[in-house]
Amino acid sequence: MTGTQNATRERIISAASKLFYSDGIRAVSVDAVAEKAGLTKRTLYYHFRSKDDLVAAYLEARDQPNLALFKRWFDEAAGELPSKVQAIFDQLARNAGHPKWKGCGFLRTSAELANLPGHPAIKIGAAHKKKFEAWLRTMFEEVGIASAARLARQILLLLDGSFAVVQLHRDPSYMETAGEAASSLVEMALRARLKGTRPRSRA
Amino acid sequence: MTGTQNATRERIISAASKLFYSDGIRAVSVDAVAEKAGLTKRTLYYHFRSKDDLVAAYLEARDQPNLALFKRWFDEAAGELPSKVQAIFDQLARNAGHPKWKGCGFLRTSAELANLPGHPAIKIGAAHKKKFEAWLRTMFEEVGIASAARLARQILLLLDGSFAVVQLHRDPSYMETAGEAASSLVEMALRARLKGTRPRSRA
DNA sequence: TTGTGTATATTCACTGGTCGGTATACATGG
DNA sequence: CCATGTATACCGACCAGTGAATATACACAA
Repeated sequence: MTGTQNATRERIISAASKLFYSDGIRAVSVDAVAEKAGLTKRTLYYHFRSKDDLVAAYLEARDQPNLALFKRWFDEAAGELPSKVQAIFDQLARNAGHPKWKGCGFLRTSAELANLPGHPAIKIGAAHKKKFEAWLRTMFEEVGIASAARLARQILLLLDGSFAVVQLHRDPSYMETAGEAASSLVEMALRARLKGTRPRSRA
Repeated sequence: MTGTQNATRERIISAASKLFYSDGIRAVSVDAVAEKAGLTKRTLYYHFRSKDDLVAAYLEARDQPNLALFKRWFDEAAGELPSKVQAIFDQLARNAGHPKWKGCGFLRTSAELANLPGHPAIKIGAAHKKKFEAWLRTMFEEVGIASAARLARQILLLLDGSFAVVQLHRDPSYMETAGEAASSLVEMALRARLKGTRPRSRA
């Protein structure tokens, strides 16, 4: 076992990831990926059955690291729940300022391949967003928010909306606006919980 | 002056619109558009300088009708402001159920062409969203909401978020969730206005 | 009325180049 | 010798865009 197989595979995925994220799927040829990875197209086709497989691998490789990053931003943020949610948006706004930032790779891929509903990459993207939504829901359930599922969806909608809008306008300030909205919605849900569990008149 | 020029141009744009919206920009060849329009590619290139020009014309043709549709849904909806805003999302959810629905053409185009920041089609898409946001802001200003600009942005974020998420999951119920969130945010802004302009319990 | 010039509008056939994918051969380590 | 991995060279299909010719319609002069 030489062990080069996985290393080569990772090198190809790394090259594909940069190119696909930067330029889109159909705008990047397999030749370009192979060249960036420093090998021949034929070698690439030894490690991947097709370009579609390569695209799927590109998103698959981004799934867990992306989720981990969001969780880290949430965990390391100070303050109460609304602030911790807002922190995700604020951190994202910082990233969005970099010139190489091009929005959400999962959303952009699914938008580009919208005419291929069964494409494996789209399934991976959908699963990724579902995982994020589920994680949010558990965060809200942990503090006793009754409408945790609905609130998680609303935060997801604001997040993906800011991906799209910031990518279109190249203006990260939309991300902060989304964070404020998210914070407000979380706060409202918390107040509803307090009224429900500890019925007391507000002063 | 035969007047056929505009008619042919419109026919080309109509064919391009269907194909670009359904399948994406780079997945549709100029030959395919010409065939769908019932003429030769060379004729198409007589009316449009390049494929990029054709893409721009495709979005340009969708700009005003799209805005008018949103305004109509808003105007014709019953109830107070929150309900009228939510009506946009509800109507959109109905459309999103149709099999040919593929999200927002402006956002999908800008996502696909994200590596060409100066592309005319992207500018048209950005301007379209800005017009919608500006219209929302005036609607909120008319009723005296102080944070009209911020609220308009938040609604826009929810709307574009639901475009992206519903297109990914093929589940229009996200659109209704976004509508509820939008309605809540509008209602909060209205309450803030009432407290500010008509101090009920305070002097 | 008829002939001619001109701008508009359309077609066929083509170019240089790129695409995703492959046939085949060669290397190298176990 | 065989499985793994890499390279050269190639395929047919398709791509955006073009050259050259042609059809059509109208303006205007003879």
